[in-house]
Amino acid sequence: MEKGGRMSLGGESREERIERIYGRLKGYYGAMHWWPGDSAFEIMVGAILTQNTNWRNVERALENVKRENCLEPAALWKCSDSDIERMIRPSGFYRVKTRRLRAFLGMLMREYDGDVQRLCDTETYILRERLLAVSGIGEETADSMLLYGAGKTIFVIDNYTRRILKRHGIIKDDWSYGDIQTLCMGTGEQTAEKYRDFHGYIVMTGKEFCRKVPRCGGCPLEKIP
DNA sequence: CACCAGGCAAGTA
DNA sequence: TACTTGCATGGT
Repeated sequence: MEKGGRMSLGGESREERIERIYGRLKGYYGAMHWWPGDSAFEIMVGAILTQNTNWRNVERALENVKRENCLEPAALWKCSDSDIERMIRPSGFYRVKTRRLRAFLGMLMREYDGDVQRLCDTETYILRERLLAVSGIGEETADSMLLYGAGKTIFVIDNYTRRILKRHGIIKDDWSYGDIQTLCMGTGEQTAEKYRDFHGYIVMTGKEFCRKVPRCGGCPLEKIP
């Protein structure tokens, strides 16, 4: 089955089905305030800290960094590795994450002189490439930074997105991150607000229902083909 | 006790 | 290219 094609003759396209999923989730959850944070920088740091990690633990780490007044580029850049490790320890993987934060900060300093606003003003796909060039920032982390931090109109694909779309027969295993992202951004309202909510809905749904017994019981998507 | 959580890079074959 | 493994804390 071609990635751009219709599921069956006369049936809905993949894009149309995803629009209905979005509509259903929006009706179920309403307005979503996903990814809290007082600044773009806080969200970008959080995006690295939350890699394969429970959000509650990320909050503890961010509280520590805030308490020591290091939640801004210049201040965090001046910290020693051992200080950063100590502050972010609750978020787990604290040594690799310190290395990743340092790599991100290095890019921010070199390319933007530590000015987050300038970074956020960069054209979306130029900035995306720069983020992806940082060791420790992959596609999901980069897109989270772009969407929730920089306010760019881009959709974040995560494991829940894959699982849900796969379970609904909309995608298969061999679809790449970019394939799924192109699909999800292919129709309907294309705004950052929508993409922020939609990704939040997907994670909420995944956490709440994907592992439930009986399978998917009570999920707002359970009767969506 | 096992298993999971808002991933990614490096190593192996 | 396609797997596998290391990274680590805190909750259930």
